[in-house]
Amino acid sequence: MKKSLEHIFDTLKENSMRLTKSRQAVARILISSKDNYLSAEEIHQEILISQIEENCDLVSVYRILNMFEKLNIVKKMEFNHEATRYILTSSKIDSRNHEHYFKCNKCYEIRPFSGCFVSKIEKKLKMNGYTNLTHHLEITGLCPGCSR
Amino acid sequence: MKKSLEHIFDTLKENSMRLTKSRQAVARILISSKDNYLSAEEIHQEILISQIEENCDLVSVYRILNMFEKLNIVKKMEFNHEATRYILTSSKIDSRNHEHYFKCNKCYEIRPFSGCFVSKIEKKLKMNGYTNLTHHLEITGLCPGCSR
DNA sequence: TTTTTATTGCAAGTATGTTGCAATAAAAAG
DNA sequence: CTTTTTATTGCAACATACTTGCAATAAAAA
Repeated sequence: MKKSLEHIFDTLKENSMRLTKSRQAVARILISSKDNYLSAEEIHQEILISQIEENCDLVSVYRILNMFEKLNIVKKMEFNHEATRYILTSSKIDSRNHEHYFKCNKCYEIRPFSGCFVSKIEKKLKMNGYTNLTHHLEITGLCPGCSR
Repeated sequence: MKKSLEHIFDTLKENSMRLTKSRQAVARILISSKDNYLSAEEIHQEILISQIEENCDLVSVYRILNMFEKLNIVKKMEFNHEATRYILTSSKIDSRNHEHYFKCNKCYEIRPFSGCFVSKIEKKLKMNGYTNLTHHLEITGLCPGCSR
């Protein structure tokens, strides 16, 4: 816990970014829900509720998260017609470079998949002259718990 | 061409919807670019440019498209952080129930894929208690033409 | 032709951000 | 430990992609 907080602070210093209260607050929230994908809005709310900082604007949260992404502190996860979610790159849940997720429509839990079955079709496309390929896959439904 | 226009008009009548100028205009544009996925904004612009109707509000285009979808006249295609696109269900390009698309980042052409390789992982998930599964896959990059 | 009511256009609202700029606070300099 | 510098923040406003409410209008029925 402390380790990753200090690690974020070090990363900021190394890149000559100031260690502001807002940045510390965002870092703390990310660490305290290390295993959840959080939206900027949720992080903002958490900061207000936990009273780490009583006045951290949502705009700042967005700016901080964009900066954290550039510094490879967090990873962005974009969903169809939904708020972008963020997770620490150091999180167990997203330590491998997952590209695919299952999201439960009831409990909203997000589970990354291991194993990329899309790479097969990408190989085919490459052989046919396609380049610079990236992909985004979302599977939604009800997880086993919510199916009952 | 005429056939599908009349078909749309018939569908409206069958569902006791009025055959308004705006609905006719949207239908005409959809037919005239039968092989393209169009956004509401693009359809709106096309109506203004082609002068089918000099005054058709974008709001009406949205309402008409939503209605057309309910009547199964068009199919919606949702993209990550982009405008939803629409295509006639009668279009050759989307006649099979495609769920996967390649979109070129340069020429913006959209090509649907045949063959659903995601169904394999969905089968696995179903065996593990997941239900009501749907998925969304987007592959982007450069098409062969734009790669050169 | 008149009446009815579905449809439209306009204004405003929602969600998820981004941008400009003056005020503030973090770090450097003295 | 002040003062100075400038990165960062907060606020307002803007952007995109829609949706909603409501009075005005136009399509179809009478």
